[in-house]
Amino acid sequence: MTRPPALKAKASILFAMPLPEPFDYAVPEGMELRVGDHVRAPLGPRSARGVVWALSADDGSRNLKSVESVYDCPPLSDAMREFIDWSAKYLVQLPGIMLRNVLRSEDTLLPSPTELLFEASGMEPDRMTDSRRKVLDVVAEHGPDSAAELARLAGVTPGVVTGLVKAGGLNRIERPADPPFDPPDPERPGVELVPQQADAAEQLKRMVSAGGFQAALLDGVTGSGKTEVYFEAIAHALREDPDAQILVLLPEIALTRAVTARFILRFGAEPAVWHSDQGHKERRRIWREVNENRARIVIGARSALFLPFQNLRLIIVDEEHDATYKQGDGLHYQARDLAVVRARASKAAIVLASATPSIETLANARTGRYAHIHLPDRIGKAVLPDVTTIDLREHRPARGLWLSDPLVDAMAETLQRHEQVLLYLNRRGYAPLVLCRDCGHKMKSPEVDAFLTEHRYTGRLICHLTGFSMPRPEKCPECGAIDSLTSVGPGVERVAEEARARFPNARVEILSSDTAHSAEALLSLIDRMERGEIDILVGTQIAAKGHNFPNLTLIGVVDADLGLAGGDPRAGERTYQTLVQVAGRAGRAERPGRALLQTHDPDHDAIAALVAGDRDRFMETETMAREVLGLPPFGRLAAIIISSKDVYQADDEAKKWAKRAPDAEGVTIWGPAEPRYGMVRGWHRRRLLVRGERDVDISAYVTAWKRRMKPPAGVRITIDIEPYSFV
DNA sequence: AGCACGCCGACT
DNA sequence: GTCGGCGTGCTC
Repeated sequence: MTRPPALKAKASILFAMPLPEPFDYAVPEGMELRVGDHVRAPLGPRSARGVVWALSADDGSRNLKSVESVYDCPPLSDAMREFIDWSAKYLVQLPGIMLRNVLRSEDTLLPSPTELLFEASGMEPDRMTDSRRKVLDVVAEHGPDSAAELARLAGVTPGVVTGLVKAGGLNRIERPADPPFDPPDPERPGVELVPQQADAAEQLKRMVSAGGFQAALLDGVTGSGKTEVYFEAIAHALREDPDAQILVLLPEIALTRAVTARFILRFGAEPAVWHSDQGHKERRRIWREVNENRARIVIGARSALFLPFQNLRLIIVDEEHDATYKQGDGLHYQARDLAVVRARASKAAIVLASATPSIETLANARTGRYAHIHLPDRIGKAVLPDVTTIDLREHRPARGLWLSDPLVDAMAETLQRHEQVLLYLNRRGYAPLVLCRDCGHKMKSPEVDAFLTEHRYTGRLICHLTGFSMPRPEKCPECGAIDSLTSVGPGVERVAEEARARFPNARVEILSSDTAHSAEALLSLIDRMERGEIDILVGTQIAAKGHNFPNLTLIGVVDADLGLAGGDPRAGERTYQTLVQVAGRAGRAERPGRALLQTHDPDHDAIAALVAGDRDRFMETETMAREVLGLPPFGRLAAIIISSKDVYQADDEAKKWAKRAPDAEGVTIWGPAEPRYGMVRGWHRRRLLVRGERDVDISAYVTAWKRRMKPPAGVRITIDIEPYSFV
């Protein structure tokens, strides 16, 4: 009697590599596999880590290799796999590439390693020696630590430490090297909410309670207390489901400090803080704790989107309009948009918060896809600053100077009252351009066609794109003329120099990514500003966000026209958002602030709307402009970047792509064109833009197009769905 | 992504 | 003769 062969199982495994599809493997007898499990499987001559994407019956038609082993950890959730599949399609990337962003390093899956510490037992050892005394003193002062560390501090050998255990003076304690995060306590009292905040919080709570995918725009001016409001939504989500996980996305690492501190006050526990500067060990800890559903709350930069949450219930995207949510190198994605995708896949709620929401988000609120929650008033006595323009055509500063007389007068008055001034200019360094007076040669970066920025503080010329830097040359590298190089245009260093010259007694500091090169340095500058140890702060973009300077009453925007020029459709929006942010820094406490905008074009919509305090009018005109051009959100865009080390090959290939573009209703192809940085690190770039009507699936179109093409060796293709800058 | 295979140039 | 450069192609 023959028995039918046991039904064998087959597992489709997705590897974190650019392979075209999941690969099939036989499941060995006795191995229990679930969809989503982390496994190892043989791949060619080696073995690789992957995730079970599907399970089915093995019909035996192919001779499959077998799954090697299963990791002892929770599987990737259905929602996570759906998110990966969906976003891969949307971004025109292989799913394995998306998975690679999720998995990161190998050791995240292994159980947390333990470390051995030694603590005082409180008892005298059998026999006391000098060395033993030293170790016990160190433990008493320094607390428990490893044998090696205690021995180092005491200046003895580790043998003394272990000897003390036998002698009874020390106890061994074993604990995980990656300690779990303390659970947050939603019941701790929060700050008292004013009625409008309470009302907004109530709406968010209802949204969280309703369950399923829900989205809301939390629309509130700077200082209206958005953070407290979304904290209540977080508390509510935790009350409804103690196992709930919550993700708070912030645009900049610099902001995580401030939010983390307020978070600890509200919830009595440290959240997991995820960003790329975090050390390897801490990232491993967070990844594992999130995967095991032990970390409740993660505050992070855009890449936190790819953490393996098991029970994500709520996502907050703070400062949702911020351009840094758009990742520009490697994998191109807009974290705010993917956050919505992730929330949808997880059937979770998402809150987009901003004082100056993006046009895309406002459009979604208008059509009712997102709830629109307003927080119109500022908390306390502070009011929005009084905004006025200074027409630079009338009040032109002398040659080589950048501060107009009315601005200098206002600064003098402010300083006299012992109040603080912020001069805002979104340009790092001393001068954005250095050229030769004799031959007109402009100093350019060798690998990119971008100008070099002069940094006088370091005496170097720096390329902000590639990081290339060189000492400022004595003579023109083109014509050899000596002392002919001049610095053109202002950067923060130069404006600070001018401020020091005009107000020799004032304490002037610069706040840019150069002076705030680390989180510590940034924090110390902000502290000193808060304590009133700085009179005039000259800052870039970095100064525009999330700080609270109660004694700051005057903002001078050195060049309000920056960003308005050129063909970038988002320029107006971006300038407006920045100006509102900067203006919002002033007079948050009892003192009303004012903002002075130096501009050549006081009648420009963005400037006029800011002066009038009329955001809706401004957004209306910007939205109409986008609609006329059929740009997002009224149409779809994708960029295809074709690059090669060989200019002619890049040109040829770009023309080939243009010629072979599939015909489709409602799709227009623009280009090939040379993008703004036509050459980066020796790669020549050409760009094609695809514009589709709103109902066109532009990802599917680009995928089909890509399938037709077979780029030759030496050509790189990059696809950017909804590109940000395409001037 | 890795890794092997393979087809050319310059070395003990 | 062989060592090794990296271009090409495959991995269930």
